[in-house]
Amino acid sequence: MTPPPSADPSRAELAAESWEALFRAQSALLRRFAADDVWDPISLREYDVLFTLSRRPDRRARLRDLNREVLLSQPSLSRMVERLEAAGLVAREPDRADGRGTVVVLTEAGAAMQRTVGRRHTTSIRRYVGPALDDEELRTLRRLCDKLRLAQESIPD
Amino acid sequence: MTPPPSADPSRAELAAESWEALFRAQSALLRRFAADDVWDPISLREYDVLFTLSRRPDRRARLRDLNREVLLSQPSLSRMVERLEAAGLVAREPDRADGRGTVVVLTEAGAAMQRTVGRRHTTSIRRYVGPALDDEELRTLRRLCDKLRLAQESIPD
DNA sequence: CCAATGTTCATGCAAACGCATCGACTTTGG
DNA sequence: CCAAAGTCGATGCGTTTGCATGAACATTGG
Repeated sequence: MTPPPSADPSRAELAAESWEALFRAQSALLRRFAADDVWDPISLREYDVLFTLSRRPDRRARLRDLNREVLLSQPSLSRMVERLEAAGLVAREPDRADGRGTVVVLTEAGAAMQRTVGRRHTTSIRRYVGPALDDEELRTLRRLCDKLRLAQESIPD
Repeated sequence: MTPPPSADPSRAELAAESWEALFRAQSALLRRFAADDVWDPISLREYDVLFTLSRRPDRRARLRDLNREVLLSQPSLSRMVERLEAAGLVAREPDRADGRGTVVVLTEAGAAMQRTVGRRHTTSIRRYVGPALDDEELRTLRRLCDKLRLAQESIPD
């Protein structure tokens, strides 16, 4: 009479539906942001890299560590950093603690770019996310998404 | 003494933090799915197209309507459908009601592919989403994400 | 101590992407 | 009714991406 808890099909469906809702909400918002030209003159992925660096102590990170946070293959990130360096937004230096490593540092111009695009980004978020959910719902959404993401660290490969 | 409600900076921050949490949770999970080779032999975006078609009546949709649901530029979707047709997963036909339109139809092979990949996808979701949140949290997450997405329809450009 | 293994980043290359644009068709307004 | 404007999908083209691989360095185990 009681269904087995770990193989409960309705629970699998529930998880799938929740993921699908998350995925579609994200797509819908990214489309909105793109329509607002939020990212110009850089791309979303480039902004993600600049943003990630801006939150690091000393605004710097190993390429490998950056790659753990950004959804991009290692070669793609390597070339993107190359382009960002050519644009003067980041600098690369060898890692003195590990001869294999490359440290990526946000330049002042890169930090300024992150702030400029970040402000536009925030304006769009206020516009498209703000009216959709009240404060309590926003806090709940943030809490559940953080919980979902952080739980990944304790789930084996 | 009372801050203006529409320009409340803490609310803008809250919305930004919620969006960031959503974005990062999605990235973390997509990375997990990729590591499991969930999508093979098609890509996530291709699966998204097959999945979207599979949920439509008659498993068919105008290219333009597909493009509204998938996060992809119109030319990219056009070429992807071209490739999917070459692979035998979809078929294209002219729209008899509108001479400009192209209707994309999921073939039997395409539906089978969607089911096969969908099952792997569901397995991964159960593995990575299931343990992270309980039933109540899953329902709440789904509700908030749906609300966020659906609210976009009533927010002007 | 050093040979074997693992890790980190860069590069060659083909595939896929977005932007700009075009031709074909539809809709609108006088 | 037709000219003007709008919509839909395809294609040329430069850019970006991922996969496979290589070179340099670090770590491990005997």
